[in-house]
Amino acid sequence: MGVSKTEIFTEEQNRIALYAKVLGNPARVAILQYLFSISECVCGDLVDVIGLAQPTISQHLKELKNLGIIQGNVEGTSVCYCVNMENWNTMKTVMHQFLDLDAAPKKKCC
Amino acid sequence: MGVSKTEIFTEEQNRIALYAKVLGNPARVAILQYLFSISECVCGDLVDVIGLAQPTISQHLKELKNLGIIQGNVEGTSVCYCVNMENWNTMKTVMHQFLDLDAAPKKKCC
DNA sequence: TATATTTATCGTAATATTGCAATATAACAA
DNA sequence: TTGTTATATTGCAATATTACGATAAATATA
Repeated sequence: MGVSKTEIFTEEQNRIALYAKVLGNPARVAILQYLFSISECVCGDLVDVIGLAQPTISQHLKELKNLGIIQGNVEGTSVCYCVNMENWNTMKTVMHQFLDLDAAPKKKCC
Repeated sequence: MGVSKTEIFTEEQNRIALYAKVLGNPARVAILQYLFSISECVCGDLVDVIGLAQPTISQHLKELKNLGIIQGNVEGTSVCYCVNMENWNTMKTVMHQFLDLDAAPKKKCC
């Protein structure tokens, strides 16, 4: 199949999975880290920085944009990207909540 | 292609992406949440709880086991699963560090 | 031993993802 | 307008993922 049965899971479970999925690619991780590392927005040099072909970068940017965690502003012939901190923080909250789950009382068999 | 060019990224970037990828499926999220929610280990009822076929659950458990964040102990005819808290915490640290990235000084264009 | 129960593995179909070449589009510059 | 630059889109090949039926393997019980 290749497609997850989202309808049998809660909205929260699907949301966590969706966030995680988008972060589940090293190119997108690298893009995000780079966006965080610079004080200006990225206009153009992402292709040089990451080392993948331009269409590939463009595709990854699109996915990050679709999720809302980055945004792009047209600046002349180029587009400047940066992290959308509001949506990033929303994601952070959701993921933290999940990762911070703690084991119930005590386990017997492990 | 369908395969990520891991060789052009840092080990950290690949690690983050790998963790996120495994969390990027609602069934695996549901399995983990369930493992956290009960005080005993799961022996057998995961198939009923999640609502996917037994081979599918088994496959997801395998991926979680491969990543090291759960472990299974044979208990008679059944296998009992629980979260490996040590490895879970390692993952948590890595993911937190990434998610807690903060924007450098100030952005101009966003 | 024979049977039942539980989980893992194999094989396969449907779909998704990754990456890139070619091309299109958009905005500026001359 | 024409050319240049930067980014997006399209189309495709290779591979990965998801799900499940069939079956195997392992262990308990009669």
